[in-house]
Amino acid sequence: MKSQSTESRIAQLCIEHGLKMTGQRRVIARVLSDADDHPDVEELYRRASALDSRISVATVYRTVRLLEEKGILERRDFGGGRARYEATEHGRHHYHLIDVDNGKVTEFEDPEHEELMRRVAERLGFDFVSMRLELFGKKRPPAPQDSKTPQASKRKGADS
Amino acid sequence: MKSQSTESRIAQLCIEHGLKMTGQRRVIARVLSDADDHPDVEELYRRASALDSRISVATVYRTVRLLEEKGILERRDFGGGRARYEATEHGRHHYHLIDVDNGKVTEFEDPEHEELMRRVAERLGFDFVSMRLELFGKKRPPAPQDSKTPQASKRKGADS
DNA sequence: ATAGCTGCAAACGCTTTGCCTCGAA
DNA sequence: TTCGAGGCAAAGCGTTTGCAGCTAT
Repeated sequence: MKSQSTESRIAQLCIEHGLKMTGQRRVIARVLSDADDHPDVEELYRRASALDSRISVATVYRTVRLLEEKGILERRDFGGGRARYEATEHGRHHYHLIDVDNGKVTEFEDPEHEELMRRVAERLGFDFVSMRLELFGKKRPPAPQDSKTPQASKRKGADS
Repeated sequence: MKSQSTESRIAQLCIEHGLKMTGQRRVIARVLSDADDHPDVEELYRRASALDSRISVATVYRTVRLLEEKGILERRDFGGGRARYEATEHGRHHYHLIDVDNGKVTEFEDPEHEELMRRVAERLGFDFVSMRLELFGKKRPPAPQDSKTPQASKRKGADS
């Protein structure tokens, strides 16, 4: 039975993975748990510093790296040179559509996709290991009137 | 009528784009024209230097950047920190499957794919601009029998 | 007590750039 | 002649790391 502690979701995972919970780590874990976008290290550092000023970028770098190795975090590369991070969502594979005008990220699912790629790899004589897919687009101005129901499954969109 | 000069294919394009054809540029253009893989700058520099030692890396960097802006070259990112380049093939869109064991790249086409992604973007309220897709796989040992018969339909595979 | 963390600053790997010379057009 | 191009070395940028001092456990 999991004790309903005061730890953030990711802090919990850190504990389960036997990581030492220092003050800095706890703060970074909280920031990550609260994030519903895809922050880069600089942004994580900014948010963490706001909660506790005694944190250095080096620690943020070391932490995201460690959490990625533990499978708690996933590193993304949307171009632009900086790595972006998001909490691992087991099972729920999703992809990203980046707005070329403002960098905002919209997630989307496409269950058939991986299966399709798996078959392509197969055909070429390879065992599928993983894939990377990013869509880049420009937001289309909403159609004239108000016709469509706003059902665009945009879960996360607060990226810079 | 295009004069059948001694210039390499890419050198031709440079001329058509009004670029000054210096010795260095001509050499780099030739290296790029002859390449049937996806070399990074270091590799291009190595190959170019072998043909003409008075070339600096800075020039290679400046040249690939310029050619990319002109649409003559396309930059790829297969992970690993370094940009890879290949000549633009108008019309023939293709994707890449990277062998996680040795980095070798196999190209493949998938005409339906872009259309599929175009529809996804559409559905999310975006106009499709571009996409990035990379497959990572491990070479599957050929069926039983014979130990190793290298017959995979790999057009380009000399990547490191 | 001690393995694991952290801060700081230096180092790193890839890429860009300032400056001044050179050469294609 | 002139403006683009090249060489060299320094700088830039995101990220990693060595070292020495802390701190959860």
